[in-house]
Amino acid sequence: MAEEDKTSTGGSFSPLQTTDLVQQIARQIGDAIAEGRLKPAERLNELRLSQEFGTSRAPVREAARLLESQGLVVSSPRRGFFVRTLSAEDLRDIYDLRLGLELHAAELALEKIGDAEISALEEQIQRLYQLADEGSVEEQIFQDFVFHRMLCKFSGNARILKVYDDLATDMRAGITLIGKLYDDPHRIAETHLPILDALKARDVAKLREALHFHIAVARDQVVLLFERMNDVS
Amino acid sequence: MAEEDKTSTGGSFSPLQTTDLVQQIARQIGDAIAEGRLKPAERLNELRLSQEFGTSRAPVREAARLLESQGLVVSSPRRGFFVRTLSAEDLRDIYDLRLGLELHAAELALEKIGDAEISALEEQIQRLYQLADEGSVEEQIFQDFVFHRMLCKFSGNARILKVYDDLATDMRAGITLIGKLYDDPHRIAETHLPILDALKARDVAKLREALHFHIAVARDQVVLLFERMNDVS
DNA sequence: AAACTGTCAATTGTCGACAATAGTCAAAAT
DNA sequence: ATTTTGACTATTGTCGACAATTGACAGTTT
Repeated sequence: MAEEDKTSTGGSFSPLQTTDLVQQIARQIGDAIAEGRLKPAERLNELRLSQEFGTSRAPVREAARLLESQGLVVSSPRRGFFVRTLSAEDLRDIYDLRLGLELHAAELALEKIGDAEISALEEQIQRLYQLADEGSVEEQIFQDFVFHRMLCKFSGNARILKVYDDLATDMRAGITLIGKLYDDPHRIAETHLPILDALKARDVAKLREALHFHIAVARDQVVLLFERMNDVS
Repeated sequence: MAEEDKTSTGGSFSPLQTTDLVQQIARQIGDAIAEGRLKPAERLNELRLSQEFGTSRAPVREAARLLESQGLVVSSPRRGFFVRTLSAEDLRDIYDLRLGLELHAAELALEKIGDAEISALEEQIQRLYQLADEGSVEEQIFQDFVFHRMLCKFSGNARILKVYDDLATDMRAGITLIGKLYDDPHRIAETHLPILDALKARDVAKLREALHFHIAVARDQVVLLFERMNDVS
């Protein structure tokens, strides 16, 4: 997507990164939300944040606006910015959208991927197994996201990838909220195999079925755990 | 989606709307982009805009940030904000995403809509016919968007609706760019009927097929016209 | 005691200012 | 003639300041 006008004339130097304060701040706040360091409904105190970042309030506010239309924070006039709250319904919506998105992405990908891409996916599944062996649950969750992101990327549709990335942040936040309660890591790795098989076989129906199962299970589990968590508290 | 904490205590007064400068500015700029009043790659001159709005630059910049993560404008450090350019590829991506989104939305909707919703859709198609008779092409395009938005809304998934709205802005911008070259208005109205029929019959396969056809045709037409336009200029 | 009212500190929304940078245009050099 | 250099201007990125508003708390009334 839009590789922009690199003013580079083909020389051997790489452009030094422009600091871009706002983007940096937005990423940090976004990560903090995804990782649960900023909790739902928590208010973003502009002054405090700006002091932590060592800047003035202006870039912090702009970063907050960025996150706002991404849905990560909501603004209430004269009251400020708040970390958006996640309800079980929200999570269901998020996973349902992801389901539709990935079904479509995979279908598109099926038509254009070659051996290289399939190998990459296979490697990624290997990684999931490896992490299951090592017991690195956190890292496995992250690499799971990477797998599905690859699928979206292989659709060749930049817009789909962008929506996936937005969703991923929310899913991460949801999982973080729930805590590390999760399925058996080996089973998680395994459930990716049917997807790969269907891709290899170029079988659309099987692919849809495998993905549908995979994501619906994740959805139901996350929603269930989330509801249970809320009932307790 | 988070109806927020209305401080209203159930009295008979409705809360007066807080001006919310930033949102207002963002909407105006967004509309200007969708309507082609701000052309692709055009620079957003902050000073000029702030003067037009009668404000300072701060709220304009925040509005631009809002639009940025929505993808409507891009920011280049130290160079400012620019209206994003649309390539034929971008448009194809947009319509392909819309296709996947709406297929899924419709499938979800199928499970939960009742007679009231179906009637509403039927009415909307009536409106399309009426506008075709009147020759109101512009308005028909808009009401076409409304029809598909209803479909997304009936999915009951707020997140899907949000993505659709984002896409709609881009599609509008694309159509505006192309100009009013378009299909026969009556045919456009007609192609909505199979969708309605499938919904009435609660037939998922037919529904998918009808939608797929409908949207794919729109996609191919828009992309074709867009490419043709670019070749000429 | 409960509800209401007035006061006050904390925080936001917005502004104008200023340094740093990018683009422009003409003059100089090759 | 094309390219390079060097000022100059327009514009951005960021800051600190200030008025307006909110939420909290205490005092007052019923």
